[in-house]
Amino acid sequence: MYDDREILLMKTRLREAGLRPTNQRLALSSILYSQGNRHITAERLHIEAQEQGIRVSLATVYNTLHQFTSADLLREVVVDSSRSYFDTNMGPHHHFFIENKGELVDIDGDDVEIRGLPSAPDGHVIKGIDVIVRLVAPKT
Amino acid sequence: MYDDREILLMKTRLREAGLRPTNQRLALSSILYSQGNRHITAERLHIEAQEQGIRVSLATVYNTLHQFTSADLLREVVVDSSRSYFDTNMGPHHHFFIENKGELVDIDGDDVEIRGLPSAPDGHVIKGIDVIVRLVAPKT
DNA sequence: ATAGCTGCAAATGCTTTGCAAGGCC
DNA sequence: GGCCTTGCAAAGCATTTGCAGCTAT
Repeated sequence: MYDDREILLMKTRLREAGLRPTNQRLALSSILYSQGNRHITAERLHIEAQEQGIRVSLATVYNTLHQFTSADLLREVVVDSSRSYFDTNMGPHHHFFIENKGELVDIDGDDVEIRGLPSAPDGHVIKGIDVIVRLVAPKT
Repeated sequence: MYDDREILLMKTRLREAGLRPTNQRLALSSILYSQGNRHITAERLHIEAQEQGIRVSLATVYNTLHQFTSADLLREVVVDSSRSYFDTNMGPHHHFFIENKGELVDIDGDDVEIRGLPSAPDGHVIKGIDVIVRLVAPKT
């Protein structure tokens, strides 16, 4: 949970992004940003909010995730065709995706070097490079 | 369109995969494999089939795409959370994804080298490594 | 006051499924 | 003949949207 100082910080970040610091947005940011980097789906964020006694609708969770993504407070990671993951780590990095758990793990971007990529076709702008290492966890 | 020799070849490949070489499957393979490597969605494959006067239901297109994927005749590429792309190129390679066109372009895997990836967590098996270079095409 | 938010429920879009009829070996 | 396939329509699921009521400034 956020302490008072963090609430103020987040209020400022939201205002700077042109978003009103509503209770729902502050509560969701608390879940997102007060436990280190996270990879979370809309459904899971909704559940965690409920567990903390926060009343938010799933529609608002989706709205918030997209608004945060537009505001560069969050990024969307496409690894699974059936659900969207949102990542609070905005630095350059890549991912392990553990397919049988639906779990993402960060790979620090500073460690990784990609060589030999052809340049983008004429006029095209590179928006980003995603490296996804797909894993299967042991049966236990 | 397939010629007779190619039809026989595909019949064999299907049988080897434990799939009966039905008209629908042969027609869809013709669209998939007789024009070089392709990246295609279920919807587009369905449309192209109709255009060639082949009667196939969308459900059968989906079934076929998944059966071909299980049989290693096709691979699924996850780049867009709202639709699935299927890739006929089974060799090692990566992709440009042109976001404003929904279009995939192959990057030969032999040219690309990735250094510095940490090893997978204990016991985890690497199923594959995907590199996706996200592009935006010029407005023109 | 008023522009922006929220929640609800309905709608959407892609994908999957159940099942009866048809096709392949 | 018997099992595999197909097509249709219905169902499923994650996500989006419309809109009336509420809230921050």
